[in-house]
Amino acid sequence: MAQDLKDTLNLPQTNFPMRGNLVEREPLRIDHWKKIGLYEKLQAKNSGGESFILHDGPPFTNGDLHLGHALNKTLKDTILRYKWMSGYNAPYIPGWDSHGLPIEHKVSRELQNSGRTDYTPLEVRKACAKFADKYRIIQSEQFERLGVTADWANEYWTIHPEYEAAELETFANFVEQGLVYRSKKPVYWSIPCATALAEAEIEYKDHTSISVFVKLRLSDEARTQLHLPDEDSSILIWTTTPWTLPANLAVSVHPKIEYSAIKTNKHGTLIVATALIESVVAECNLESYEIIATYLGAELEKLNAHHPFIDRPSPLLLADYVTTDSGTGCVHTAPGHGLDDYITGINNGLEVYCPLDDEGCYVDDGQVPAELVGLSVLDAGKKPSDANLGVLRITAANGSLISKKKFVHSYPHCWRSKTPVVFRAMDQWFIALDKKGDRTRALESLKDVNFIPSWGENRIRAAVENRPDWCISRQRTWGVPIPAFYDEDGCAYMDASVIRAISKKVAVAGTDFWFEKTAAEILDSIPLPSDWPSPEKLSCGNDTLDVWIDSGSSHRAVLQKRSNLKWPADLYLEGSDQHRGWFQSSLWTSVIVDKAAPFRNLLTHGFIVKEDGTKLSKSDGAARPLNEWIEGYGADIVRLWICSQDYRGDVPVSDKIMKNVANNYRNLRNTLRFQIGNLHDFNAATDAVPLDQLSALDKWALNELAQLVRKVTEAYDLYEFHRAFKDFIDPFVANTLSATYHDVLKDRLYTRSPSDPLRRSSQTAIHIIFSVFTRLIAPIVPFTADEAWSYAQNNSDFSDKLIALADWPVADSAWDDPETASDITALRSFLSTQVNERLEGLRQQKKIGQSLDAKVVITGSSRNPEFARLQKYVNELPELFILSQVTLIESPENTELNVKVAHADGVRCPRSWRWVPELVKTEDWGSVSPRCAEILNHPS
RNA sequence: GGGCUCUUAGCUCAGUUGGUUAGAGCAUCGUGUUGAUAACGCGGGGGUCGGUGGUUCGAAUCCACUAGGGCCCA
Repeated sequence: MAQDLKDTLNLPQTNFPMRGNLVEREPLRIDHWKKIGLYEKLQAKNSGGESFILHDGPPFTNGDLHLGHALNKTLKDTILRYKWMSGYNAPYIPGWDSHGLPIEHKVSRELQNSGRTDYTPLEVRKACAKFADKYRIIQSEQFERLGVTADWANEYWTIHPEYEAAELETFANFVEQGLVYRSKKPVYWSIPCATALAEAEIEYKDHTSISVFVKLRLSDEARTQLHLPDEDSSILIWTTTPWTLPANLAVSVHPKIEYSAIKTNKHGTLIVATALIESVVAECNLESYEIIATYLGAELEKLNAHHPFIDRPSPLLLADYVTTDSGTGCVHTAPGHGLDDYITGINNGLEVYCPLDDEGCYVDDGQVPAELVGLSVLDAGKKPSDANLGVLRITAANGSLISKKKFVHSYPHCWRSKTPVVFRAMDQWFIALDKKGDRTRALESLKDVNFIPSWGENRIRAAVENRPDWCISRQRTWGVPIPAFYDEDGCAYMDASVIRAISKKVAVAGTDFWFEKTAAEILDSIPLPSDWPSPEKLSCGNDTLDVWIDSGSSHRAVLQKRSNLKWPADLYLEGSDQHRGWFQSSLWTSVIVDKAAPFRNLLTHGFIVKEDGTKLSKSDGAARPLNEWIEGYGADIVRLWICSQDYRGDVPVSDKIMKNVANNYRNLRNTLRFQIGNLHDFNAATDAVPLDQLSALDKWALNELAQLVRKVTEAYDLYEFHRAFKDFIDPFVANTLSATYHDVLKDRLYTRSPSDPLRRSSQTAIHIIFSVFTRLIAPIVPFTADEAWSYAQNNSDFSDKLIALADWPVADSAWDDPETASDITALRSFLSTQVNERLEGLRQQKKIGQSLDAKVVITGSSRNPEFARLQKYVNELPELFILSQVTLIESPENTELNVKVAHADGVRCPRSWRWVPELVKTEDWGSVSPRCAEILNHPS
């Protein structure tokens, strides 16, 4: 019997699955979108709309995607989906960055492991290109699986010939402005391989060096200034690379460290850091000493010492990197042989001096002592190099060597030859940043940029202010060649018009041709400046451009070159590390050539970290590839996770966190399912109730919806997706709909006649809510929103009308009914604060089960506004409270409300489960409540 | 070591110009329902707002210092 009665109800009907099964079903939806041509349709639909250009920062194509990529591209895709629905003409061209050391290094190792070692640069480049292409394809597939919608067929790629050509055009502009110059800078140098190395090509191994203490005699002026009468007064330095002493140009001290002059009986007066006196005395066997003066490092600045064995001064300079961890606190400084030394040298106008040839032997430059010329600096196995021995001989002979010892420490070695590397200054290409006021202009241009979050401006500003001239040359093979030519004397030739002509050839042939042709062939039919030698006498340079020039040129190579795009971009969106990376390199290229910033808005996100807030390491489970996360949870869960986190800071991830998100998702999904199921017999065209005739509860729901639309839209406009979801969408689902609206509605929807005006009123509201709400979540969970959209149309998985092609919802002012809404909200609040707890008491006492088993009696005075409100809605209260009876008793003297709950009176209707005074007999269904009897007897 | 930044319940987030017992969702515990059912409802427990010291009648909110995390430099 009960079973039969259940069949008389209007229960929800839908094929929309309760469980998403996202892992299996999402790929089918991607195929469906492709078949329909979603991206193309979006472009066509919005072609007349306002333009919005999000310029994609190109990921590096050297491996599988991880969650960091997902964070970045999901934010972009979410923004674009919102913009597309809002009618913006927003082409999205994904980019790929492929030149550079990580790929070259990996490929070189693979080639080396294959046995052959004599690969030509061209062969290495071909292998790199193949490697890069493989991962470009893999990455684009993985991005698509995430739901990223883009113009995948027309991507930009830093190794495309036309891209390289545009990059060289940009470079030509630098040259034309006279910003490109040549200067020395120290790089890691492998002597056996005769090549420069990058940090990644360095292996650290223990190495036995000779450490020496060497004194540099102070000048007379210095002694006077320091009040040191002893003519044999020196500053004492310590180094583990004696061979760099011929290149010594200065001694660095820390401005805030205290130094002492100590009088010794063997070596005169020596200046060392006070904190290191004891260890120096022990290391150098000084036996006895006496401190005769102390100075702050800053007091030593610009005083002169003499080079220990070459006739030139070695000034005392200040440097912040000096420590008292070891040595003497006075640091031997050779700008040609160390990066710190180089910077100190540049800051103080010293020459970047490096008297070494490619074989690592001292050259005869008139300064290097004759007995050192030609000696190699490379240590042969455990034996010290000839250069080291030579320097020891000289310093021992002239008395400047105080002590020498074997010293074992971790030292950089060449990954290929396994030999110790040396730091050696080489000619490099630089871009002058201050020569034409570009730094000032760059800083000025940032004022026109909107930063999200706002502190992003400080970061990029600091990066721009502090960066030295841009060193743009790399001694690498896998990159865009620096279009420089050299004559037999090593003199460089570079010219803007020549570069432009070469760029035209590159546009056709790609930059490989630089590596397969001679200078004469490359320059064939290109007019040369009059002061150039004939092409036959020139050779091509081997350097390539810093890869930051590659990606930093993208706004010129892409935004300015493609007719459907615009410069500057409306938005750049990358991780916060790009303040010093792509944001900055793009800013410089743009400011130098185009005199303005290439972006109007700059949005940055943080990094993925573990749940405890510490960084992910490769061995952490959370660091697994993106695909494994998607295979475990589905793309929509991953996307929802991203959009529920405040990306401005670090973004924590763990399976616990992802499961938490999956729970929120289930609630969301079932709420959609409830709505779809209850609209199965609703035809808006014929069944809809005019908005002004909706029941109070439905008016309340629409009023809530209107607010939701406004708040969510505002949050999207600010790119605050986590607020859109956590502050508005999720509470709307959990509270407004699931716990309140839907729960109350069940009685109406299920037990009333299908065409009952109250039921139609609610269906009208649900219909609107569903239509609006699914669109609000579509940018965040595009798969689920589209799936629900489809089921609502045809009760099946796919439909031709994609939600992504729908318009962004706008709150209809007809939905606003603040008065009714505040009444309903107050009544529900009364229920939860005054009634529910009492009902729970009854339930614990086993007096009632579901709330329909109960009644509430409220005594109060109509002078009390709360009681008055209850009276106003007295007829709706049982439904609104989901109780069988609500009785209001007017009692003028009661200013406080008195609330009593008890089991409901009468008998339980087996159909509606409501308790009524008495049941009515029906012919086919037994006894039911009068309302149910009416429905059963007169089915509509 | 420097620049920027973050720190509110087990987890993810709100907390408006400083103002009553600091909120939400999820998780957890208890419970109801079995007509959203591998779903939904109701109730409970859970936070000295990283710490310390100030300003104030009053601070999660302002100031100083400090601890720990992150990115970028060195």
